[in-house]
Amino acid sequence: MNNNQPLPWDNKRFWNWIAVARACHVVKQRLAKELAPLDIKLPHFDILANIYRSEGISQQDLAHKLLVGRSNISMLLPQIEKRGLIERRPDSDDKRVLRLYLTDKGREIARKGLDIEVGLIEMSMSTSTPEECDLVGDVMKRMIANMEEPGD
Amino acid sequence: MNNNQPLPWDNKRFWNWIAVARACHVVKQRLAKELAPLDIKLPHFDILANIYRSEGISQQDLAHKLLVGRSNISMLLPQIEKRGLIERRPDSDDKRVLRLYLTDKGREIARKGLDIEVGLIEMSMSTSTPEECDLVGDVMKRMIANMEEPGD
DNA sequence: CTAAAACAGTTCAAGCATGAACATTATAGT
DNA sequence: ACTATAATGTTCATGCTTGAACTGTTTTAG
Repeated sequence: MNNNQPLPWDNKRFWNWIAVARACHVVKQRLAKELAPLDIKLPHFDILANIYRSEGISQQDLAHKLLVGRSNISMLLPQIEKRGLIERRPDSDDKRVLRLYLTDKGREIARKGLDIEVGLIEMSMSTSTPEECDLVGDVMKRMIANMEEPGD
Repeated sequence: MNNNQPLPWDNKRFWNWIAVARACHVVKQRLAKELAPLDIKLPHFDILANIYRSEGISQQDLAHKLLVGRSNISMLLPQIEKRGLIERRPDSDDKRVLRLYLTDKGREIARKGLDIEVGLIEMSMSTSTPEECDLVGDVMKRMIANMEEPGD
């Protein structure tokens, strides 16, 4: 054990990353609270929002977009379906795949939730210039690219 | 329902934020994988890393730093304690509080895990300049500040 | 044309996270 | 000193997330 290695506490990139993780956490917690009046939880809302943007998406693709496992989607969808917010219709060409559609009720909740989410983001980023925000986005996209597993 | 409101898909800040959330998710998943050889899960490691930096911290303060509930800490600590990675010693002044300390074994795992984490962060941020990374950190800190609840 | 491989979705058991209700100890106000 | 309030940590029920094992369908190879 080498105890003379540089400590993370002296590393600026480390702290900048911690700030990112904390911001992420805080925004999610706050968004969850603000969605409460719509009687929708964050995981359910994330699904609705993605179907709203990509109506007819398959469960597989939805899981990929949300960066979660297929099983996760498979467990959550029946709940949302029972609430009458989405419909699952089998693909006509490929009997394996189910395609996802919003009901009117689901679309309304997705719409209202997205307005809340966008409002929150705009508010939290209001003290940064558009150029700064764009730079943040660029750095994040580069990070994601650098994070691809060698074997992927 | 007004369907003519601006869509989030046209909002640059929205997409920049999505990039932040995705980066966060990806880095966490990758870190979890790289910690596997140390036989430690991410939640346990986060706890060890924080005690490493703040030996003698109370459970309450630890929960606050990690942005989680006290009950969460209360459920995880006994597992880590049983593995012999930490010790809980009652405060001498205040019989309510338990103070947390690493064992040698716990310190070694924390140290190795932190090296892995820092390596990962440096790698992922290697394609951005230090100035860019600092700006990201600044924007995130501003976001966190803007996110404080009015009633907090 | 058939066997093997790949793919979409499901189920299950295990672990993590949360908030509410609780026990114990400290602190304040009278 | 004595009661009320607040703080620290625990327990419990609930819900989310994951990975592995499974079913059924499609594609590929021989």
